[in-house]
Amino acid sequence: MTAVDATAKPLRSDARRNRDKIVAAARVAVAAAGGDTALEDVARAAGVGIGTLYRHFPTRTDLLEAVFLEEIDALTTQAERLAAADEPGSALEAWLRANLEFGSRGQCLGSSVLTAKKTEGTPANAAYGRMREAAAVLLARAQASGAVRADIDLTDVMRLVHGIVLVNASAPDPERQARMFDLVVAGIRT
Amino acid sequence: MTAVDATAKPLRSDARRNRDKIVAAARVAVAAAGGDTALEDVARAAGVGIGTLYRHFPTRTDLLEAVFLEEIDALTTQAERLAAADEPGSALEAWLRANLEFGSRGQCLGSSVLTAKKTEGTPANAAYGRMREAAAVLLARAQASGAVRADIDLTDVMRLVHGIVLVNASAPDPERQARMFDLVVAGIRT
DNA sequence: AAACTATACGGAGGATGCCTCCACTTCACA
DNA sequence: TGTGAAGTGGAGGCATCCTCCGTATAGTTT
Repeated sequence: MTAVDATAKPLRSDARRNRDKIVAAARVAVAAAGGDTALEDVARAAGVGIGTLYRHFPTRTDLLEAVFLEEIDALTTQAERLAAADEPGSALEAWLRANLEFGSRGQCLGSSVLTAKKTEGTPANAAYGRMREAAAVLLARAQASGAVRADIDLTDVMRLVHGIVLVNASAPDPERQARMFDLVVAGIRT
Repeated sequence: MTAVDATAKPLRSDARRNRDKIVAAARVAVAAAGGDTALEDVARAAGVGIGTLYRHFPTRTDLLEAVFLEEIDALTTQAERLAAADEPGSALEAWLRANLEFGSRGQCLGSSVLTAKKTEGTPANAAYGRMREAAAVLLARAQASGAVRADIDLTDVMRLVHGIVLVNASAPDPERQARMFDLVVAGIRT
C-alpha cells in the first residue's frame, strides 16, 4: 500500500537508509513545530548533513509530501472502507470529517499536498490520485442516494474543508471548527 | 471615516510623512509580491531606513494592518449601505461576496487582520470592530427575514469566506472560488 | 580480494531576510 | 536661536536557505 515509484531506479542502500531517517526526523519536527521547521534542524536530528537532506528533498514541499504520504494512504483506505457503508450520505460526511482532523494535526501540509498533484510521476502524486478516486466513489454514491446535491464538485468540497483547517491553524478552536464544518456539510446537502 | 486612534499623541510631521510613505510602499509591494515581501525592500522603496520602518510597525502584521485599514473601512461602509436593502438575505450574500473579492486582492491580509482584533486600542482593532458591528446588523436582518438560519455565527461565516481565499491563494481559479462561495451561502440558508 | 566507478555524503560558505540598538539628525516650542 | 524630545537610519548579530564540490562508500567487475 505504501506508495513506491517503480519507474525510478532504486536508491543505494545507504541512501535509502538516510532518506528514511530524514523523513522520520521531519515527521517529529513537523508535529512539534509546524511546517516551517528549520530544515537544518531536521537534518541534524536525522544525523545527516544538510546537503544530504537537500539531495533527497530539493524543496521543503517535497519533504512535507513524504512526511504525509502515509496519512494520505490512511485517508484512502478509510474512504475505501466507507464506500461500503449503508448510508452514503453520512459516509461522505464521516470521511470529510476525517480529512478535517487529519488537517488539524498536520496543519502545515496545507498547500503542499494540494499542489502535490501537479508533478506527475511522484509517489505523492500517485497517492493523492488514489485518494481522489476513492473519495470520488464516496461522493458519487452520496449523490446517487439523493443525500448530496448532484452539482457538487469533489475538489471544491475538499478545499473548503482544507480552508477551515487553514483559517483555524493560528488559533485553534475545536468548537468553531466543528460549526464551520457543519455549515459546509449543510451546503452540500440536497 | 478613516480610523484614527485619538488616544495616541499625534506624530511629528516628518514621522507622519514617513509613516505614510511606508504604508504606500507596502501597499504596492504587497499587491505585487504578497504578504511575505521583504521588509527591507519596502523600506527602500519608501526611501526610508529599515529602522524607521520597524519603529512605526514593530511587526509585519502591524504593517499589513495599516495597509488594509482603508479596505476594511470600505467594507464597513458597504455593509452599512446594504443594511437598508430590500432583501436582507441577498444583502448579506452581497456583502460576503465583497469580502471574498477583497480577500482575493489582498490574499495576504489573511491571518493578519483576523488576529487584529486581539490588541485593543489600535486603529485596526477599532476599524475591525466597526466592520463587525455593521456586518452583525446585516446578519441579524437576514435572520429576521427568515432567509438565513437563526443558529449562524457571524465569525464562522466570515472565516469560511476567508478560508476560501486562503485555499485559492496559491493557484487562483475564479470559477472554483465562486462555486465554493455558493456552497457556503447554501449552507447558511434556511 | 582488489580495483574501479557511479552514487551518495556532508558541511563550509555565500546570500538573504529578520530585528535590535544607538549615535546622529530634525522638529517644535519657548 | 537654543534645547530637549521625537524621530532616523543602517551597521551588525543572528537565523535560515540552498549550492557546490572534495571526500567517502556501496556495489560491481575481473
